[in-house]
Amino acid sequence: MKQWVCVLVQTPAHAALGSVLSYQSDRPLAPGTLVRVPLGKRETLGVVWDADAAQATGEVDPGKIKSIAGVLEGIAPLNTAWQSLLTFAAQYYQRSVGEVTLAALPPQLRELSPVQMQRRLARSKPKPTPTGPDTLQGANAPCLTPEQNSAVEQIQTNPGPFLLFGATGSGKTEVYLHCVQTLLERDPNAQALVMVPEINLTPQLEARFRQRFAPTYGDDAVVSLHSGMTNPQRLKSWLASHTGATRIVLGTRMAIFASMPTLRLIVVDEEHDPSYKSGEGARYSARDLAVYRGRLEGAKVVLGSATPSLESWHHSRPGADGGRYLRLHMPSRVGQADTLPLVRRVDMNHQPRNAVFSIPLLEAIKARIARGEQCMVFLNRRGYAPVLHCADCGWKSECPHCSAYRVFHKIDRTLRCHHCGFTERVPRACPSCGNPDIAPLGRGTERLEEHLTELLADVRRPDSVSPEFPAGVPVRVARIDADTTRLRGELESQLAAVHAGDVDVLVGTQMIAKGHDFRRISLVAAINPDGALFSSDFRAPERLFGLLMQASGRAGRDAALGTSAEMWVQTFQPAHPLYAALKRHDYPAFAEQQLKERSQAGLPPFSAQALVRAEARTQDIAQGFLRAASEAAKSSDIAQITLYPAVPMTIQRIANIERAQMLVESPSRAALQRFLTGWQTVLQTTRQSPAGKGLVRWAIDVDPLAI
DNA sequence: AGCACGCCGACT
DNA sequence: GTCGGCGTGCTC
Repeated sequence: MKQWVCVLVQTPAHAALGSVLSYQSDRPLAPGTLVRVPLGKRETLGVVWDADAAQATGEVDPGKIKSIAGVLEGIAPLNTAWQSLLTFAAQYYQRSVGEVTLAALPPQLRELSPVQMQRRLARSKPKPTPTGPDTLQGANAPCLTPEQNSAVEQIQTNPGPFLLFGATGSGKTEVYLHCVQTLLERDPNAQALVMVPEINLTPQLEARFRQRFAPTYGDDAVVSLHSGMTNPQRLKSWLASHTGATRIVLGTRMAIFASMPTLRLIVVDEEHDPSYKSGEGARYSARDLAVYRGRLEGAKVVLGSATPSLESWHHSRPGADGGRYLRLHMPSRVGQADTLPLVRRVDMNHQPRNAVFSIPLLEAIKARIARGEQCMVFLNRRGYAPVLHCADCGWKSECPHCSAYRVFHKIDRTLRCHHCGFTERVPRACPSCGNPDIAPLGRGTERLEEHLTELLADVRRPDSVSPEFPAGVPVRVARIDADTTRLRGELESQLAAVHAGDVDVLVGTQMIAKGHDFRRISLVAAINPDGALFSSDFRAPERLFGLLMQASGRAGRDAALGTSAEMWVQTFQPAHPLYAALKRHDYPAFAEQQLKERSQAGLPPFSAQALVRAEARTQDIAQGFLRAASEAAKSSDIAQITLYPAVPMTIQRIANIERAQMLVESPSRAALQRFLTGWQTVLQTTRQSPAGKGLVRWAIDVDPLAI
């Protein structure tokens, strides 16, 4: 008996072909079943989908309907909660279900032939049975502080979602570990998902979870899932999670789509981190999807941060408008000095003009080194100098393919475009007028490292640091940024050098502000953070505050040094309220002030936004497409919708592609959703019309992080 | 997106 | 005479 089934396949969002196709099957197949289907001249992976949920795609010629090539035997169908999650994600982020669903599966599932798949499944099948919770040793799990205890209790007794608002060093991870542990003990099948923003942070998290849970639940109880893994590794983790063999999945944003049949707890650590928002394909927010998925599956959701996103903070404000999340506050640091670092603002107006390091900061750094302590210096700009400049004719190192300057990297004497990658050797003389005297303008981490090494040239290390590096050795300045950690493992080895005391001053970008525990660092300095105060991006202050708080948390994690830990901020705006709040470590005050401004300006979280981006050969084409789509939209229902004019993007041209964008705003998330859904077809028709001629691509970004 | 077919330049 | 450039068009 032949019957029709709906199958999702991977087709691009704007192709004429829908992503839900009809096939024949000689037996009924449950939605969620993985199948291989013929598509054109090739065979591809598909997922059987519920016909009603898949919003039938017009009539197809019945003669054209082919038969399913095969079912991926041995892999259980994805469950209905997973299907609902993907249906929602596709709908909310304005992409086809097929695209989102197939992208959520491990790539190797698409590539492997059924035979290879059988082999793989057979290999990963026999698993030592978990020894069970009775053998769990409490010794492994440290006692909780009263604050941690209270947080854990609240999480266990309330439905959530929770916003765990805990200072850096307050022991949020221990709370996560405890919640997971209790869950695994109470429910022999339950699974937990723990997400972190960056791949760099997964190894240390995995080590900690493995140490805690492997003795009781076996080595397979914990798996990781992130894009840094090889395809076979990813498939292995995915299968372990899908079959329920693993109890804990750790991962980056992509892990939100892991198939976890018995998911009961989702943790989103550093929930404010922008890495949770995907920048391509379906531009989903893993944090927001976590909240949705939690509700869908009846799993508890814990969002943790020392500086929550203003969205989450708002949702955790008790009262009529907020109150969607339960806020759990952990203000104290544990296992170390309970005091947070002293924040010192240096008024750069009173320093020598063009000084990079103010005199008091330099003295403070020298004093720390003399005491055998380490310092950390931040500058959010890599390379030697952001631009080269000819004083004679005014030439600057512009990228020929982008509307941006190429950055001078002294280490290999190159000019590099950080947007398109175009790299050239530094010219000997000005390419425009021949003047041999071209000079770097501004400074990046490379130059900072060089400058600091000079400034500290006559400082010697004390002999108390480590036996291998006796007294009298010159000060070691090291740099960690995207350039020094390009290769696999380099970040780890450089961090290890810092831990070993092999480094006195660490210079770097925000990369070193995140998560890493440096026990002997007692001074952290932000060299020039003012930029964000005057940025046109309304989220810039929020990000700056978070970054500086996080950075200050790197200082004084060792109890012995904690009492004297300092965070230095060099600024021309010492009285700025952001720095004043930072000095008091007062995130709540900062957040309230920001939310008040956002409320008055009608910005998120008090409105919902979406961005349509267009890329074309010329700016006119890109903007023309957006304007045409905007005009066409105005004939439909645009109550509660504000369509802003199309404008060039901040970096207008990248790799010779002109970019433009258009903001859509509404006080109502639902109204915005309705509008966008209806607008999809309009955009697609506009693409086919003369206004879409020459357009390279377009995309909708729902809840964009940068405008 | 793949992967075809399809019609015009430099090679064995 | 073929190999191969990427322009248009289709895939249940």
